[in-house]
Amino acid sequence: MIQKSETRKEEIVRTAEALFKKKGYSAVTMRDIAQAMGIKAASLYNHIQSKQQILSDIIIQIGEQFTEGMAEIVAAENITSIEKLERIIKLHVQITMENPSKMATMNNDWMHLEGKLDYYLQLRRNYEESFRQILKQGIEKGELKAVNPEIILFSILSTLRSLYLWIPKREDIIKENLLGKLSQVMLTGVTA
Amino acid sequence: MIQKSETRKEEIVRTAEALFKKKGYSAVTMRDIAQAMGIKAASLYNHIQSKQQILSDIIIQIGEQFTEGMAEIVAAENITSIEKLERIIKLHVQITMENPSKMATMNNDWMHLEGKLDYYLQLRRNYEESFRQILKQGIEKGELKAVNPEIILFSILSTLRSLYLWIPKREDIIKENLLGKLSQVMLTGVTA
DNA sequence: CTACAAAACTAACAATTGTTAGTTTGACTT
DNA sequence: AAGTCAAACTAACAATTGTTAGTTTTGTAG
Repeated sequence: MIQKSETRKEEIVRTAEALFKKKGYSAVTMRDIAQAMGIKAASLYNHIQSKQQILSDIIIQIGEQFTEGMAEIVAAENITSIEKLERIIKLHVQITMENPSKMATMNNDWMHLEGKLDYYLQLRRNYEESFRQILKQGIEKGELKAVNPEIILFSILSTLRSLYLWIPKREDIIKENLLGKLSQVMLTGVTA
Repeated sequence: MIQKSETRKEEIVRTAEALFKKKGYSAVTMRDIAQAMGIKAASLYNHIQSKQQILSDIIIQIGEQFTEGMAEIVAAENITSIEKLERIIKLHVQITMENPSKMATMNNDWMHLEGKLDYYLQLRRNYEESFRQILKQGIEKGELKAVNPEIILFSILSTLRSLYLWIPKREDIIKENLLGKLSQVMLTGVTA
């Protein structure tokens, strides 16, 4: 298997996103990032254009990954709404397991985007709208409870968006089917 | 009804927390806060000791409110675990409706606490541990599904901690029983 | 009208910020 | 041995940061 090794720029982004996760974009300085790599701040600029570009790279990459994933789910045929919800949950778990720090950065620091803020917001609105449509169809078909879809949307999405906080700490839980149990709790509740 | 009018310091905190909610503690400057009040940054120091004190006031006040609320729930007798969960949900909805910006600040900027970080973390650990105990009792008594309590805890708490994002935008939903519907979705799920 | 306290102001500080310019290092290739 | 090129370095900048000191304004009670 050929493995393209990490470029220096990717290394910087990876270092930066770990710091962003801990303290947030605004509280992390270029000197912090440089120090974590064992070099001086000015050296970073041989590889990246600006601090803002690091943020933008992180958020847009993940945002587009969600957009693609949701498009596939929407396009899936012969599938119940419940199964679509399960696939949404799976999408979040997968992306979060592979990029916990990027997820933290997207969730917490999107408002510091400068050039690409509007684009990001559009991706997010579209994603949420697709989610809403799936819920509405589920209610129409009688597969979901007839509760205000906004409440369901809020409730599920809040949990999924917080996954980055828990996944890195709970390797144990993950290995034994986080996905199945999480789906069970979110879809069928907790009462016996 | 006698109404103690807001002190200047409280006005500053209220202005600051709204800005913290939008951009986060680190991205808000003392000049931002001052400008929002129509005065100069130096004037703030007639009323407060430091930027850090503003943050600390906000977070500790809310943190202690949760601690007190949870203590009452734990102490309640002749109550099922389900009813305890409902009271936890009610506690979050109430505090969040009354202090959406403070909730945002506590959730997003606690890591920037300097003097009182350890105290805050202790409050939070105790709160989560009480929550966990309630879940375990519920499972033992057969009132809750026998799912790993960590997953239930994570799932419910994620939703409750995100309430600050939605409550200010959804006056409509709130008036017609947010509490009941949210409890329904979180406790009994969404499948029909 | 005067006195006093609250709350604003101006001016400045030392530290830190993101970033640029120009230079040096060090590992390969020829 | 000489040349090349990525990637590090030093030094500096202009702007912004939280905060302080000292002074003036404002409103109210005697």
